[in-house]
Parts: sequence; structure tokens; C-alpha cells
Amino acid sequence: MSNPLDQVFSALADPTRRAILAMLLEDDMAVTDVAEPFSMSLAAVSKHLCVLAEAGLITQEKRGRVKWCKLEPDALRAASVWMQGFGQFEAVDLDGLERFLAAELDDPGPDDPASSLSV
Amino acid sequence: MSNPLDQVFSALADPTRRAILAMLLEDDMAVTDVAEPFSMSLAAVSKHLCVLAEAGLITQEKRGRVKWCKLEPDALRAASVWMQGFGQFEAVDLDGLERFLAAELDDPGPDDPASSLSV
DNA sequence: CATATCGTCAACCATCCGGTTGAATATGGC
DNA sequence: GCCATATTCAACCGGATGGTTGACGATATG
Repeated sequence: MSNPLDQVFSALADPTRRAILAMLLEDDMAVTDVAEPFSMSLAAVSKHLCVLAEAGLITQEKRGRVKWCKLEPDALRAASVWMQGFGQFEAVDLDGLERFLAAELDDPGPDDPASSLSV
Repeated sequence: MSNPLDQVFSALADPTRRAILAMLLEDDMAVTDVAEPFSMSLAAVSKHLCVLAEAGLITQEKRGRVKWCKLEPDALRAASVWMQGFGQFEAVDLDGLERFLAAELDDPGPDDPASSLSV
């Protein structure tokens, strides 16, 4: 599973991990605090955080005995660009989508996602 | 794995399936033709197509003995919207994003408490 | 009818995944 | 030094996943 797209999509495939990402939108959080709302063990949440970190979706920084988790929204870019190749969904927030797409254009866009099967 | 976002993201997590979607961008294809470029068995590809169909990413229609596979880009919409939120609202309007997520995709997560975050 | 093609089904296998528990490794506070 | 807190590690477990093979039903075609 070296492909970064593999990692990002499969990280996003778990609802617990998506919930964690949504929580981190508000603020950086310590591992224990991330785990608090969930009914699973701390170790399980810690593993989820590792998966997110390896996908690049978060970073973790240890200060003292506390490890702080920080969202890294840029990691979603490649995946988002890939998906954009599949049709022009009218987004809910058109202005937001326009800004979003404009930002994406600075990237080496996948000119024709179908031409190369290099997924 | 009832959550549609679960299904879409985990369907996209496999490079073979992403390659299949990319192929279907060009044209509708029969199962055998989809399988041709891959070095795995036809049965394996057939299973991948089932996964894609259950995620809603493709539809399959049988005409004669041939089953035609058709891309359904709209299925990516919810996932795209979800991801778009992380790029777009980053540090801008977090409350707005929360309301946005709650309204757009209210699907209970695996867990009671975090479900308010509407993964 | 006989035969080839299309696609799925069923059983099987190895590996991965998400979870648990209990011990271990920091670090901080008294 | 001693104890509590924060986090990971290691071993384990059940179930999902991605692949194989061989048999099978259904449909074209000669």
C-alpha cells in the first residue's frame, strides 16, 4: 500500500477516522482527548491516529508527555483532484468550489486521468 | 459498512478499482473487456466490479450475454463534498463547516457520542 | 444440436483490519 | 523517590478483503 492515494482513501473509509478528522477541524487535540468521545479503547484510537498520520492527514507533535494531533487538510488535495476528474459535480457551495478548484490548478493536474492507468 | 461514505471511500482505496473507474471514463465496457488489461483472473475483476456497483460508483446492465458497466460519477458527490469541506473552510468558518457537515451528511457514525460530528 | 463465450458462484487461502487486553515507557507533580 | 498521567507496544482474536481455481448457467453461433 505504498500509493498515497491508497493510503488516503483507505484512511477515509473508516467512520471513526472521519469523525476524528472532523473533531480536529476545531482544534489540535491530545490523543486522550481525541479518544474521549469514543466508546473504544485508547489503544484503538491511538492506532487510528497512526493510520491518519501515515496517510499524511494529520501530524503529531509530542510536547512533554502529551502528543498533539493536528489536521493536515492539504493531504486531501491529491485525492480531491483525482475525484474531480470524474465529472463536474455541482457543489453545494459554488463559490467555495471555485476557490477550491482555482487552488488546485496550481498543482500538476492529472491532465487525463483515464489516459494513464497510473493509479 | 452501511454508511455510503464508507463504501465509496473503501471502494476507491483499491488501485485496481480506481483504474477500472478511469477506464470507464472513456466508455461503457463489458466485464471481459474491463478485465483484459489486468493480470488477475476474470473472477477477481468481476468481484471488483461488484464492489464498485454496491458503492454506487458504476451500474451494470446485462444485454444478451454481455454485461455492460457504466460509470456513475454522481456517486462521488457526497464524498467530494465531504472532502471539499476540509480544504475550503480550513481555519475560516469552522462553525459553518460543522453545520454544513451536519446538514449535508447526517449519518450516524459507529459511535453514539461522536455521531453529532456527522461523519 | 453442439460448442464456444460471458460472467458468476462456491470453496478455499493468505493477509489485512479493527478491536481487545495487559505490560511497558515516558513524563510531570508532590 | 514515588505515584499518577499520557501514550504506545505486543500478543491475540474474529471477521473482512483480495486473490485463486473449477464448476456452472445462460446466451450466441455454426
